[in-house]
Amino acid sequence: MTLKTSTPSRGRPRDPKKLESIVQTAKQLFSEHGFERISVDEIARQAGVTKATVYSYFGSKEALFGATVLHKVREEFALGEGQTLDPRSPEEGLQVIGKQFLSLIRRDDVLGAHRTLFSCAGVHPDLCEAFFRSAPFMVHAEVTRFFEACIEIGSMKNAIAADAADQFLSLHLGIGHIKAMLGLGKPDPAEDDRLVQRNINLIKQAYDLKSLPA
Amino acid sequence: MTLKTSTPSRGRPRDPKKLESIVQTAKQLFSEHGFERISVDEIARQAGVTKATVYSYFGSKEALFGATVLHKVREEFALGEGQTLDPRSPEEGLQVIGKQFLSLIRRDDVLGAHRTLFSCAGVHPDLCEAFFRSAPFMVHAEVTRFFEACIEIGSMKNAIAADAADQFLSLHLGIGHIKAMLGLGKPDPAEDDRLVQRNINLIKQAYDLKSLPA
DNA sequence: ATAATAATGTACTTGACAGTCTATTAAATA
DNA sequence: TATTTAATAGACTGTCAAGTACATTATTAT
Repeated sequence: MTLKTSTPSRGRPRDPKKLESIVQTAKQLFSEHGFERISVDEIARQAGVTKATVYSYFGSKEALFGATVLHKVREEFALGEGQTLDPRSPEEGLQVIGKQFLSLIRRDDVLGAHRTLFSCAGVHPDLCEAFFRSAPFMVHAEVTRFFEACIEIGSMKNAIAADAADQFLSLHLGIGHIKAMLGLGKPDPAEDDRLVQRNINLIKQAYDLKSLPA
Repeated sequence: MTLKTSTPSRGRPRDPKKLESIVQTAKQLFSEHGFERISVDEIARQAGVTKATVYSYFGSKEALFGATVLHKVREEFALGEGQTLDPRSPEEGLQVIGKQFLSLIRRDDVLGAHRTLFSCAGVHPDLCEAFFRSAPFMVHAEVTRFFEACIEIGSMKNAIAADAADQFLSLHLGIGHIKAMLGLGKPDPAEDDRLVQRNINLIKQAYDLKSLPA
């Protein structure tokens, strides 16, 4: 761990820009190439800093990895930023959620983060746990809350909110997402829109989604 | 590449057991730990062979990786082995497909293969392509054929077979699968059965699945 | 048997990379 | 301005792994 955050009164103070640069660079390179394929030298080089500086902030490559790969994931994976979803129009809500979720999981950095975290499954269980709680779980919880509201006011029927949320989200993780995770083919916005619509229709039929008057 | 398959008439012949041992060991270790975390020395050691022997079959670590990680995936990922699914009972068919698919994607070696392949997304595009065609794509195609048969005889309605297949399969790739990919939590057969049933119900309602008389 | 051929084993070379050491430089107080 | 404290730079070290070279051993054809 060994991250020195204290700013002592005497002596040369830390340059906050350097820390920021290290974190940003490391995050990007780890996500893009994975833990083992990136050297600390390379991170330092691209961050415009030397390795000693990196090691003065982070005591080891693992510590750097842990501290940076989870840096602000929660914010980056946030779905409904500012969006107020109206449970009286569940279909519209799902439009928003579906499109946002899909563009989220099509992003290169998000795909990279998943690849990188998956690849350290047995090796860094704590990191995987932290990632899970701050990314997939948060998104799921957010959608669950929306469905709870829908069920509450009766715009959705015969559903368990958490199950339906899992279903709606997972519907976007099929063949297309596997291709994306494997780095095959580029995202096709038109196809993705169709995907969202297809999945909304499924949920709509099964859970009897209805718009209610204001 | 440099895999010498020819068995010349003169000289010491290859020991087929050694090749088999190398391939098996490499496949297991690569799937379990990933490409970068496993050394050729380790593979050779566990295969009961020396590195020179490995290099006499495979010219490089990459060649070994490519040749072994895809070794018989098609067979291993096969879904309906011998099962004859009756499109007149679509719900039963989906029971079989869902359970088999779920136990497939819960297997450690299958999870490992996905992690390993995902992690070499940009690095070995050809491998990723080959994997995609022989595993996820094949499974999808298999389910698509079943749905086509259902649509044909009228036990399923308002569906595009390929879309519905993607939907049904992807429904099993939600939170639970992400946890598994991250190495968190152990598989829970009871929970998994519930998951399959939940997903069948969704498809059943949306596509009006009906059992037809024989 | 013996020569020919090729697989296997041992030891080596090379390079890369994690992590450290020491000197220098920048800032902040007195 | 002098002194102190710590950040930074660049060179250095030790380890580990990929790939190679050469010696040896096993097998087949003559």
